[in-house]
Amino acid sequence: MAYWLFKSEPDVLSFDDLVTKGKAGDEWTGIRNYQARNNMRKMALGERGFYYHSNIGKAVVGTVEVCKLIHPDSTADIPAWECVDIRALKPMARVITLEEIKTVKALNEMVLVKNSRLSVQPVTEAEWKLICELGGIAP
DNA sequence: GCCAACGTTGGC
DNA sequence: GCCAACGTTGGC
Repeated sequence: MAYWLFKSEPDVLSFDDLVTKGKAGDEWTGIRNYQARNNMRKMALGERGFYYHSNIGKAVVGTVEVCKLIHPDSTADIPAWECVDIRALKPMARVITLEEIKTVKALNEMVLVKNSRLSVQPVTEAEWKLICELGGIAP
């Protein structure tokens, strides 16, 4: 079971927006980067990830679950672009900011720190557990 | 608003 | 196939 991190600008699709979509979730459209797409291709149904707000907030705000496997991105102009669907699981009891992540030694190797531009990232199990713990939710 | 980092494009 | 130029992202 792999873990992921989805990065979104909250004024495009915030975690709260995703919560309002309910169980059906939403298409994670707009990815135009091969590394990010390739990560989505590896996702299995039910795999979970963090939801991160870039620019505004710069924090992990909740967890999500993959609810539809990779399929063509309906907003794409070429078939190379694909996406998965995700739905909101739990909001963090306490959001974990990038600033805080940088102060935690065990989290300094996160892709979020190393390559902040990648919009769909893998997260290790250790990172998953630690951030859940810091955020006050069950892993 | 600036700029560094990175990915993509296109000329050669 | 290399690499310079360019565009985009995202932290600050």
